[in-house]
Amino acid sequence: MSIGTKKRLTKQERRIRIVEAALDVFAEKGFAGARTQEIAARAGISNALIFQHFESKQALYGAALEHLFSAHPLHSEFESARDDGSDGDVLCGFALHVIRHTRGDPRIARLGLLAALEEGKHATALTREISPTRALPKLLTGYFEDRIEAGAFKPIDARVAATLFVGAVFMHALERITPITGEKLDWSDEEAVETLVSIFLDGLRR
Amino acid sequence: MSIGTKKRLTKQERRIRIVEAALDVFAEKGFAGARTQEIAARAGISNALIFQHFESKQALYGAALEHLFSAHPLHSEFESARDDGSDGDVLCGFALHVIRHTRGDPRIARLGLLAALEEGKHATALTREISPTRALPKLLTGYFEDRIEAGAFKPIDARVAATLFVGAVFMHALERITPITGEKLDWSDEEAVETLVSIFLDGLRR
DNA sequence: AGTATATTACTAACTAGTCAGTTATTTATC
DNA sequence: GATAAATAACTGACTAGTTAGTAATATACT
Repeated sequence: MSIGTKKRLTKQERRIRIVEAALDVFAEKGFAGARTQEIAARAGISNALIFQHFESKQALYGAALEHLFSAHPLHSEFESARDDGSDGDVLCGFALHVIRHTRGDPRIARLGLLAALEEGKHATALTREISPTRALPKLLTGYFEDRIEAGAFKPIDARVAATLFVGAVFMHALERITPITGEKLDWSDEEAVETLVSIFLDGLRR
Repeated sequence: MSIGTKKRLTKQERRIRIVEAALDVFAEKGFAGARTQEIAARAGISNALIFQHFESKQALYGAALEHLFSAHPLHSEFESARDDGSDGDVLCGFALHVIRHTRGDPRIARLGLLAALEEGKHATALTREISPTRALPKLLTGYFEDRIEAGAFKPIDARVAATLFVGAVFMHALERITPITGEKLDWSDEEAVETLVSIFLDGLRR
């Protein structure tokens, strides 16, 4: 291939690259703040090409959300961990997994939140459908219900407790990737999880 | 006042009305999504008048944030409640106050989050400085430290515990004003708080 | 009359989306 | 295996519509 030649990708390949560039920009700036020019620049292509692959900026946004959320099976590891190990192990494992997952790809939490907050009736329905944050409390609820039935936990409302636990974990993870309060959080993920689980376990046991 | 006449406000009055309209729009759409035209329309004035009161959209945004956050002394009630009442009363009161505060004016939480998430280097520094979410964990930390020193709570890290408690409460409140996960949350604020405090108290007591 | 408040009319810069045309890659033909 | 024809990826230049911000002008109030 000589000097002036440019690599041409197949439709699929290019589509994915565009979606991935879009993901970065949307996660940083939100839908309204994102510019298709910047997406194009990051994908190393012209602005026009975007619209040969997607009908509109909105459609690209939808594709980006779908791509991000569908590519992240968050629960698999929890499913296996819940069978063996103490309550403490299970809860710690769960919390740490969520935190690491969030830190591993901050775009998930950022885009999820931004999509929910930006009231432009965009893909909110989609987000709600796919968002991994939706599945999380459900998983824990099942576990809590089992432990309550087994007599290990006191009979509180499992759904409520699970949602609160996830809420605390999620806020911690969020603060790590995007400072909300501006406080430095000068403790580690492990310390936070240990404290939370210690409180919840002693608080849940009968 | 005859039919064709229009009310003229003083500089201060008009300024406040503009800021308040801006607050609504910014809280709904974020900085990038907000249009000065819409702000003007909601304030019942022309677009141009905005720029006789504020140098730029950015300046208006700053003024709106400042106005919102400075007008909300979140802690006053907690300060008094912490002296009398059981631990349960104090924590329940604190949590319910935060939730009601958030539900009472959803713009606070929405703007705070949006400002933090929109990475356009806007008033993030300002937000961090003023944001009431910053003060919340501090208040609780002091309380926890006292109770630990008094021997009532086991010796966990008070800052971590307080931040986690606030995180759980905040996520609950946030879900109430703007559905993040899309789940219906078919339990009341009181049920949630009761469950959380029950867990935390039994988990914290030695 | 004089001044501060407000509006109408305007502009420069930007932005999503279009289109005509260019270049790389594949496919058919010899 | 070389060449031409067909297809598909890609781009530069453009447009119609916005958008923040300005300048000139009008109108209410004292």
